[in-house]
Amino acid sequence: MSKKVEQGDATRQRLVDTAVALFTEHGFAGTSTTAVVKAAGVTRGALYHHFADKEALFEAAYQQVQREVAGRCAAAAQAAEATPADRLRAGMAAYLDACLEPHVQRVLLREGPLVLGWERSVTYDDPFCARRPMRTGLREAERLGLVPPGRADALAHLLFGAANQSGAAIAVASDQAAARAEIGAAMDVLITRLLTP
Amino acid sequence: MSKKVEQGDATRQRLVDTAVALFTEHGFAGTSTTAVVKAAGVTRGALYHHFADKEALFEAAYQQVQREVAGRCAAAAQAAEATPADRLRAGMAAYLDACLEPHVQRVLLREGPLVLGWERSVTYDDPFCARRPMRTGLREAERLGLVPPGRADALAHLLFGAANQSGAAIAVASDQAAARAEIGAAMDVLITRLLTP
DNA sequence: CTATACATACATACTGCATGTATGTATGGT
DNA sequence: ACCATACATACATGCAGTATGTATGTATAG
Repeated sequence: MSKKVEQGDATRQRLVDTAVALFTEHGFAGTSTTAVVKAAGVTRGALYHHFADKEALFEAAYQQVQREVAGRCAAAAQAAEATPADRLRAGMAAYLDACLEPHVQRVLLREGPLVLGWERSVTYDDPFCARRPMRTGLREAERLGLVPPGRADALAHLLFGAANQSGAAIAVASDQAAARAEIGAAMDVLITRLLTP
Repeated sequence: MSKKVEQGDATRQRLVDTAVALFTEHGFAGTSTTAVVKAAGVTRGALYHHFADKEALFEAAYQQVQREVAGRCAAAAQAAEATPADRLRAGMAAYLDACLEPHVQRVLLREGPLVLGWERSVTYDDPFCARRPMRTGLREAERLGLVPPGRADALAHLLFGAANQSGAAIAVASDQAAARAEIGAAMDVLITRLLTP
């Protein structure tokens, strides 16, 4: 790794980190590229050297947040008890906790689907898709006969949607901790009843 | 009603209708005010006479779509059988059907929360809030002991989130009718199990 | 009943800002 | 020495919002 690409990578990373922060605070439309480069201590030339356009910069920020969340969810699910319902609840809890953080709320949940296209919020193709563990858990439950056959993937969509709405509800609550507890309890009820035929 | 305000109302309505169409096709950011007034056959002066800014125009378009959807959901729920589960399923079915329509997908589900603020997607304060029937149904179920006490409102959030994700999933599917059927069946499973203690 | 005073509904022109692009420059690698 | 990479600078374009102008309808006083 030469000194030059090292510097380039560092600049790129600084831009991405700055972008996450500014997009979190002011959103995509409310953040000018000038503001980003000023905060990052470079010029617009540097930005447009590393990224094709403003959207590409956002995508890099989005993926960084997504990787972070997906990792935490997968780890939580893997560390949980042996039953699918347990793993599902654990992964979901990790996801809800992530939804408490402003940068996850804004970049991943709010702006992401709109800026990058709605398709991103319903496909599982992304290598670091944050909700893959949910589908995995439901497919497992399907094999064990806990849910009607052939419904696992559609149910995963529903559970994931419920999780996202939870994030929004928690985010706007005056007492976020209380909201987190209430939504979490409701989510546990939902999962438990869903996986108990 | 004088001739003048009549004319004004007509112009305003033309702008709103045109806005719904253009926002549906190109989104909020992708639709310039110039494009709207050109399509509506007026000038930018007319637009800024009737609306404070571009966002106010969007809000008018948003509310028009919301009124339409909420009316259909409430009607479907009211026309359904007597049990809460039946009413919930009926209202949800009407909502999913509405989610098949492009203008509902784009204006209400996609752009709305971002342009008008995320809070709009989690509060029930809107007079024509499309998901009020869901909360009503769950509260009824709670009174009948079908769900654990004190969980109705949180569960309503979850169900509504599931519904929205359903809309997205249906929208991007290659075969929307098949997706609608699959998601609808999964939703029925979810509601049935949730309301069966 | 008509003339005047005013409000409403629109059109036009202008300003400032943001994006993207094109071009210039400096520096590390070979 | 030469070249590619990594940036900086200057510029063109387009859009949102505002300020100002104009015409037409409406109310009211004499």
